[in-house]
Amino acid sequence: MLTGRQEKLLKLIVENYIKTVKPVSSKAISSKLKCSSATIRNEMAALENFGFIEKTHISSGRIPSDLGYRYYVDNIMVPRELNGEDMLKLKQIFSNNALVLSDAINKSMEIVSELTNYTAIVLGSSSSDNKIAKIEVVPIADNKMIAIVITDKGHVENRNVSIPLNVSKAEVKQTIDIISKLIVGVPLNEVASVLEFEVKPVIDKYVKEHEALYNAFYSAFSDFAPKPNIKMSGTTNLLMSPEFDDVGKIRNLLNKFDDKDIIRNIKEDSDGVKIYIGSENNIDDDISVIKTYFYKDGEEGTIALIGPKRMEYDKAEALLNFIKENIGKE
Amino acid sequence: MLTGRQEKLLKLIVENYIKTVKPVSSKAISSKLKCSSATIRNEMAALENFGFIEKTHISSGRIPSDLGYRYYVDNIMVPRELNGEDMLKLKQIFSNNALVLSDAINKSMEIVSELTNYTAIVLGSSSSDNKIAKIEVVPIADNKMIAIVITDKGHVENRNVSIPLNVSKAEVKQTIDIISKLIVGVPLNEVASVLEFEVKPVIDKYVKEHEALYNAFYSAFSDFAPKPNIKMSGTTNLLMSPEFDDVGKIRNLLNKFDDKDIIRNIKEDSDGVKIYIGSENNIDDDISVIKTYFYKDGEEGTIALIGPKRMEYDKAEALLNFIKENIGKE
DNA sequence: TTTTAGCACTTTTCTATTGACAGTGCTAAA
DNA sequence: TTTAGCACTGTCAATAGAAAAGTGCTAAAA
Repeated sequence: MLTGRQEKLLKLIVENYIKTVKPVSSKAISSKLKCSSATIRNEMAALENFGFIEKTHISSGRIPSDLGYRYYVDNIMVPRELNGEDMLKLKQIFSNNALVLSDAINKSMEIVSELTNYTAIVLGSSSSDNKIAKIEVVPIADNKMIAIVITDKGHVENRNVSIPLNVSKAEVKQTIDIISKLIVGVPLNEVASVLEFEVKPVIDKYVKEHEALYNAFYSAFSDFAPKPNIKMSGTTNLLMSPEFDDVGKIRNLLNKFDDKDIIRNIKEDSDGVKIYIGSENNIDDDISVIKTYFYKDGEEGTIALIGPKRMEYDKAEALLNFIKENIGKE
Repeated sequence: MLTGRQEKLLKLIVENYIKTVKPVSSKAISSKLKCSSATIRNEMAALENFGFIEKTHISSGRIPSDLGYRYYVDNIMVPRELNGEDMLKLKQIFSNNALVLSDAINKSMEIVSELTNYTAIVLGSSSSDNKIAKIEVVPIADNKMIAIVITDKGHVENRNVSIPLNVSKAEVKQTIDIISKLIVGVPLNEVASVLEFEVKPVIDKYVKEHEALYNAFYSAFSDFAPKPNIKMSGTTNLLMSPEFDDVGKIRNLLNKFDDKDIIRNIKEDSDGVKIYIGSENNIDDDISVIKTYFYKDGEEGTIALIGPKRMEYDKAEALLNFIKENIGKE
C-alpha cells in the first residue's frame, strides 16, 4: 500500500517526533531523504490522505496520527535489543531466591519505570486456583488471636480474630480444629461458602458457644476471595512529558490514575505483548499502553507500561518481553 | 500585641482567603467590621507592618503570610467539633475487629483524605520492640518452603526459602528447630546478628550441609529490621487546589511526593497534633503539614495531612485528634 | 512522469498598546 | 480616631501588528 519512500518518510516523521515532540516539517526531512522539501510535501500530502499523519493547524508541520503510530508499530519498527546493563539489573531481581514472585515482579517493573520514564503498573491477583494448605492460629492476647492462612502456591494472608471473653480455650481449639479439617484444600474463592454450608453445621453441633465463635472466624475468613491488587510506580514520570504542559491535562490524567476502576481495566488477557495507541486504549487519547498477561504458579496478572503516544515502543516492548520471559523461567 | 480589632480583622482575612482563594480587599471586609474601608486599610497597613499579611502586588488586596496563619492557628482559631456523620464513619473502622490496627489506620486516613480533600500520609514502621513469637515453615515444593514469622504484637511476615537439592528433609527440620529455639524472643532488628553469632555456630556444629542451609535461611531472615512503610492517599487531591494552577508547581510537588526521603521526613516525634505552615515544613513553601505521632501495641508511626496553606486547620486538627484518640482506645 | 523552485497564503507567537477595573495610600476634613 | 475623596498603580482582557514557520499550488525543469 505504501511505497518504499512513503514508508521511509513515515518512519522519519514518527522517530523525529518521538525525539523532538515538535511537528516535523518537510524541510527537516529533506536532508535525510535526498530530495527537495517540495517532494516531501507531496508525499506528506499522500500520507495525510491515508490518515497516517496530521497537522496541528493548517500550516504546521506533521505529527503522526494514531493510525500512523499503529502502522509504525506493526510494519516499520524493528524489535530493540535490550541494553546489557539493564538486562543484568532485571535478571538479578529474578534470581534472588528470597523474593516472592510477586515482589520480584513489582520490583522489576519499578526499575522498568525508571529506565523508561513511563508509568509501570502491576495488576496482580492471587489466582482463584490457590487452595488453602494450612491454617495456623497464634494467640497474642487473652481475647485476640492471629489467624494465618497459607495456600498451596505459597501465598500467605493473615487476619485478626477477636474471641469473645466468655468462651474457653478448649472451645476455641475445638473450633479451630473443625475449621482446619474442613477447609484445607478449598480454593480461596470458595472459603466463604464452605464456612457457611459445611463448617457452620458442624460447629453448631459440637461447640457450645458456637454462635460467637463461628462469627468471629467467619468475619476473619470470609473475604479471602482473590482481590486484585494494584501496584503503580513512576506515576509522575508520565506527567513530566512535555506534551503534558497543561494543568487541565495533568489533572485529568491524575484523576484517571486515581480511579481504581480505570486502572483495573488495564487487565490484559492476551499472552503476547500488546500495544494500545491513543484512542485504542480506553484510558486517555494522549497516551499509549503496552502490556501483557502473565501466569506462573497460581500467580497471575498483567504488567503494563503507560507512556505518551510518542513512547519508544521498541524499547518498551523489549523490556516487557524480557520480564515476561523471566517470570516464566523462575 | 494586636488590638482586638486587628485580631478580628486578621481572622476575617484568613477565613475569607481560605474560602475564596482571592486576595481580600478592604471593601470586602468593611461591611463585616462596621467601619469604613479607609479604616480597614489603616489597620491592614498595621497588620502588614507586623508581618501578618502580604500583598501580591502594590495595589492588590491582602493575603495571610505564614506568620499570619501561624498567629491565626495559635491565637484565633477555635477547635472545631467533628461532624457526627464523619465521626461515625471513622469509628466504625476502628471498631471492626477483623482489621489489623495498621489497616484500620490506613483506611481511616483514606477517609480523612476524602473528607478534607487533602493528602493523607501514614508513615508506619513495625516498631523494633516487636519480638519474634513463632516461626512456621511450610513446604510448597520439593526445594521450596515458605517461612512465616509471627511477632508477639501480631505482625506477620513471610519469606521464600529455597533449599539446595542435595540436603535431606531431616537436616532441614534440624535446622529449623535450631533456628526456632534460638530466635524466639529476639527483637526483629536483632535477628540478623543473632543468626550470625548465635545460630550459625550451632548449625555449623550439628548440621551436615550447614553452609548451604544456613545461607538459605539467612538470606530469608536477614532483612527483618523494621522498615518504614509509607501509605499515601488522595495524592492528587492537593494538586486540584486552585492555587496549584501552574504546571511547574504541580510537577514540583509531584516530584516531592515521589521522593521517599522527603516523605519519610514527615515523621513526627511529638505526641500532640502539630501544624507546620509553609516555610515551617521542609517540603514546600506552598503547603502546610499537620501531623501527629502514634504508638499502640508496638505499632508506631506518624499520621499526617498535607494541604494548601489555606487549609481548614480547625477541621484537619479535629480529624487527626479523633483518629489519634481512636488508635489509643482500641 | 517526477521533481523542484518560487511564491502566495495561513497560523502561531511575540510584543506593544489600550481601556476598564480593582484596590491601595495619602491628605484633609469630620 | 474615623472617613470621604482622589491620585496612583498593577492586573486583565482585547486588539493590532510584525516576524517566523510552514504549507499548497503552479509552472518550469529533469
